[in-house]
Amino acid sequence: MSESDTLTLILDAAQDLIQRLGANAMSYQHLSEAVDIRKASIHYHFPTKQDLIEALIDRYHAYFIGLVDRIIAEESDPVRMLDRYMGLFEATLREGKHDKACLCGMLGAELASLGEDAVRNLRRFFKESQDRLAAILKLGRDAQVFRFDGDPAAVAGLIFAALEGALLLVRADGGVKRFRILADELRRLVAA
Amino acid sequence: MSESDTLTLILDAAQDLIQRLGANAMSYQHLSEAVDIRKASIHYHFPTKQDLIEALIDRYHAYFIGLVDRIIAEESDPVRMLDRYMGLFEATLREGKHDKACLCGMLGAELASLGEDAVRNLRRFFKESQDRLAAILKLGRDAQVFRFDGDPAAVAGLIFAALEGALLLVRADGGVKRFRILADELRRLVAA
DNA sequence: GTCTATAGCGCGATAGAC
DNA sequence: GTCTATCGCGCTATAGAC
Repeated sequence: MSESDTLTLILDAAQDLIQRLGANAMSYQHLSEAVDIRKASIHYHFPTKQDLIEALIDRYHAYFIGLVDRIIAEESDPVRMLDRYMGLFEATLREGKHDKACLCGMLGAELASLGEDAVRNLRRFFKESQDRLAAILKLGRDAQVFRFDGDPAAVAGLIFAALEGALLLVRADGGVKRFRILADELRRLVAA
Repeated sequence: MSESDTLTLILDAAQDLIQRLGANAMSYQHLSEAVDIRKASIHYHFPTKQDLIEALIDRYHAYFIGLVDRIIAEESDPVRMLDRYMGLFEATLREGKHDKACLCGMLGAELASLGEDAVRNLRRFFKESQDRLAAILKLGRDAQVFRFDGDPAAVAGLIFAALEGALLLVRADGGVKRFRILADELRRLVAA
């Protein structure tokens, strides 16, 4: 944890910039200032910007899905699972000095600027994140701690879109306080 | 309607580009090709890019809120109002050849790149859109065609975030078909 | 109101020394 | 693995002719 090799520092700086500003507003120049290294040196680690973005998506995917899987493994109560799942989004928003959106939510908005490999991996992130959420919802309904009609995947799609949308929108107004109100509504949505 | 003066053509082209690619990927060069005019001529109408973006937000705000107000005025059934409100988002997604996000949702993602005037007007758009939605929800609950607990504004915030998030996400996977599934879940969420 | 021409900068990327 | 130096391009924006 907290590796400080150059490659990791570049990834960290790039992720921070994209989550705040978007991929199209993130440049090698910004990175070189954040990491205190020359622009050309960044190209040694990531020949093209697409390479960098793809590496970022892969790392974020592994990190996020890993956290979700740990939540599912650690908790027995689906209500707690959902709380902690939503907590991951709130933690993203709060981490660092400025409000941050989800890396993949931001890249999803800028989808048309990405290469096809990046888009494919982005889709994978969205699918697996929603599949995990659907599994949690199904567990909870089977255990009768959640109540909702229809397909767990459809409800998961709604909750996921609301969480991603909220991260992008509350940065304009209301911040984390507003996010929490929204999360409360989501809890109510599936409450038994 | 359908004015074809240069200024309107520029606004139309800029809005299309931003809804598909984002503001940071939209350039005067792209606009000049879309409108078939020289780059410099665009600066006559909109001296800076910030001016153009502010004008776009103002126009979109007036257009969208105008449509919502018409829906509220024309319909007597809140269920129909909500259907048509969500229909505005679906229409945005479908209009033109490629899937489009909400102009303001996209700009919300790129918030940090915008000037403070643009941010203020963006906030106004979000607030008024959600206030109208909250009013529809309250009407429906009073008329007992909707059922939900708590503050209509909180539920409106959830629905609005889900709709904006959905527009951004379904472009990666599922498109309008997936949007409709999500809209169905939202209907169910408040159904009496 | 639109044009040509251009300034001035930041961008992604590469070559080659160390 | 990091550096200096540089290329070539696209960007926003301006000056001035028509």
